Amino acid sequence: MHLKEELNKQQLKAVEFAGKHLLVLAGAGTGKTRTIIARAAYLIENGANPSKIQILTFTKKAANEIVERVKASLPQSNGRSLSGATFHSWCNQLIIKYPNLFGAASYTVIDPDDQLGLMKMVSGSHSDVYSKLRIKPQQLLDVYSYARNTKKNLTESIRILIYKGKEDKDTEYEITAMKPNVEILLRAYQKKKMEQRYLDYDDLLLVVSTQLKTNPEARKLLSQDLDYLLVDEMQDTNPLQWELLSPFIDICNLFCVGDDAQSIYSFRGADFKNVHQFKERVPNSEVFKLEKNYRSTQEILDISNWLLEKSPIDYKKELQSVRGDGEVPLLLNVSDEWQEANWVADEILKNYTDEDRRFSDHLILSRSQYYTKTLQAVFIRRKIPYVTYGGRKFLQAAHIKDLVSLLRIVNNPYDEIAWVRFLTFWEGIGEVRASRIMAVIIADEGKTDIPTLLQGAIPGKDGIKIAELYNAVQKEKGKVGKMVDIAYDAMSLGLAFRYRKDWIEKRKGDFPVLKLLANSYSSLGEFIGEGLLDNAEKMNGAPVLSESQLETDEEKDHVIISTIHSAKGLEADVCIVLNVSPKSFPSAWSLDDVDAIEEDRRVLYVALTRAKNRLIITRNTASIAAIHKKSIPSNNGQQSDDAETYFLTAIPDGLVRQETIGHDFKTVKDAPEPNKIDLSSGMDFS
DNA sequence: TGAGCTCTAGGCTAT
DNA sequence: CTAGAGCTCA
Repeated sequence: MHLKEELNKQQLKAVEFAGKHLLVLAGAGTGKTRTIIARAAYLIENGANPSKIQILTFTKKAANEIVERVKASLPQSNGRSLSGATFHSWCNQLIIKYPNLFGAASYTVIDPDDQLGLMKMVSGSHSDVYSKLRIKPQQLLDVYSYARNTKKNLTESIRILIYKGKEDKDTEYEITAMKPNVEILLRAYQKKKMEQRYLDYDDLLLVVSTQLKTNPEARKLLSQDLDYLLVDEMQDTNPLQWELLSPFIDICNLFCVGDDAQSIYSFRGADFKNVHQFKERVPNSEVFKLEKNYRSTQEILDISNWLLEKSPIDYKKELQSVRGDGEVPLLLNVSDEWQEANWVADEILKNYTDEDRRFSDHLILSRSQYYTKTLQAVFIRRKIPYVTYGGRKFLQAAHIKDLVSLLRIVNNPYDEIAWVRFLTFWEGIGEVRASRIMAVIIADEGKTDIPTLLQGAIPGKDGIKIAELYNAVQKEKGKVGKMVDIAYDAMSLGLAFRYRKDWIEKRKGDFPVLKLLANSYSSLGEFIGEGLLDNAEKMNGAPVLSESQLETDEEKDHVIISTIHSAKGLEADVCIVLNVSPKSFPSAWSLDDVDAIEEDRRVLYVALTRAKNRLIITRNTASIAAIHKKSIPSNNGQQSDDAETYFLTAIPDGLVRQETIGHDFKTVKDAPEPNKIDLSSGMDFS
C-alpha cells in the first residue's frame, strides 16, 4: 500500500492500531487527515466491509475529501460503499433509512431562518408573555439550542448566553423572573415544531441519540450496520454529540482524532472534555500522540508556539518543524481595508507572475465572512479568480427558497412555513390569504387531495395553474432533479420579475446549480434535509458545487478566501491572515470573558498554522495607535485593557518582520481621484 | 388586502 | 449591506 510509505512511525502505529478504541491527539500539521484516511484504507485492505465504516467530520467538504482520498488510494471499486458525512447529515440519513424506528421520515428539516420565522410566530401569538421579556426571538433560539447541545438547564443557559455567565444577586433575580416566561415560549415553539413535523438541526442529533439511548432495538439495528466509526475534529464535539457517540462504544470501534489547541466551537457548545477525558469515559481505549509537524517551516511554528505559550492554559504542546527553516512571517500594518485588499492583490499577482506560484497556492483567512467583502470587490476588479468558503448556505438564498418551498410542501403538507412562502409567491396572494388557504388544507387532514383543495381555495386561472403545478411535481416524487425542472419552468417568470433588480447578474445562474445539487440526491427528504446542510462554495460570487465538477485546470486555479472556522484542515503555500487587530483578536465580543479570549487565541492559532511557507498577518495601524494612547479612561472607570489582551502586543523581535504602508495612494492601484465639488453653490445668503 | 417605497438600526464564528 | 418597520396607494 503506497500510503504506508508516506507515514511516520507514530502515524503508522495509529493506523495499524489493533485495540478497541483509540484517540489520536494530533497537533496542527502533524498529518491528522492523512492518518484518518490511511486508517480507513487500512481497515478496508484488511477485510473490513467499507459499507460498515462511517467517517464523521464537521463539514461536508471535509467528509467528501476524506472519502475521495481513501478511494483513490485503493484498487478500483474497493471502497465504493465507504461513506463520510457530518454528524447532522448522518443522522438525517439514518432517520430516512429507518422511518419506523425514528418515526420522523416525512419530517422537514428547517434551517435557522425558518426557526427564526417560527419563533417569531410564537412570540407574536404569545405577545402577553413575549412583551414582558427584553429578549429577541433569535436569543430565545440561541438559549434553546445552547441548552440542548450542552445538556445544561434553562437557568444556566440563560445565564451564560444572556448574562455572560454572571452570578451576582441582580443577575440571579432577573433570571428567576424571566425564566418562566422563556419556558412558556420555548415550549410553545416546541409544540409548533411537532405539529408541523419540523426537525431543526439539533433535533436531527437528538432524535437519533434518544433512540439509541432508550431503545435496545435501535442499538441492535445500528450494530448490524456499523463496525467502525472514524471521527474527525473530536475537540469540537459537544455534549449532545458525545451522547450520540457514546452508545457506539459497545457497538463498534471508535477512532477519533483531534487537537485541544484547535477547539474553536465552544459558542456552539463544544467541550474539549470529550478529548481530555476520553480515556476515563471510554473503556478499552488508548490515546496516541502525533507531534511532528510536516506542514510549516520553523518560523511559522515559532510564532504559533509563542501565541499558545502566552495562554494561561497549558496545552503541553510545542510544534517542531520537520522541514526546517524558511521565511520570517510578515506583519503588515495597513491604514484601511482598501489598502489592505490592494496590497494583498499585488502580493498575489507578484507571486503568480514572478514566483511561479498558482492562485490556488494562496489562502486568505478572515475572522468573519463580512470582512472579506472589500477584498472580493478588489479581486473582481483586478481579475483574480477566487472561491469563498463559509457564509450563507446556497439553499438559504431567497430565490432558491421560493422554489424549494414547493418541494417542501410536497414532502410534508404540514409545513406551514413552506406553504406561506409558496402561496405568497403568486401575484395577488399575500400573507393573509395564504394563511386562510393553508388553514383549509391543514384542517382537511389529507382527506381530499391537495390540488383539488388548492383549486377550490384560489379562484380563477391561478387556482388551476397552481393546482396543476403541484400535481406535476408530486408525480415526479423521487426524481428530485425532475421536480426542480418542473418547478423552475412554472416559476421562472415570477422569479425573474420578483428579483428583477439582480436576476440576470446574480440569481438566474443559481438554478442550474440547484438542479445539479438536486440530482445528486436520491430522495426528496435527503435533498431538503442534507441540501440545507451543504456548504455552498462561491466562485467570484457565483455558486459552484464542488471542485470535481470543474473541467479545466485553469478553472481549478483560484485563490481561496475563507473564514477561519471554515478553514480547518486547509493548508496553503502562502497564507494571509486579515485584520489581526485589537478588538478583533480577541474580538470585542469576548472582552471580560477569559474563556472567550482563549477561544479567540485558538482561532488565531488555527489561522497561523495553515501556512506552509509564507505567513502574512495584516492589522490596522489606527487601531494599534488607539490602544497605545490609553489616555481616555472611560467615565464608568472601565479602564480599557485592550493593550493587555491584544494577542500581538509585545511580540518578541525576530519572530516577525514588520512593514507599514501609510496613506500613500500611489500604492493603491486604481484608486479614484476624488471629484472636486463646490458645496457653496446654489445658495443665496443675502 | 397586497405591493412597493423609504428610512433606520444593527452586523461574528456554524451544522 | 440587509432586514424589518412603517407608510402610501391601488
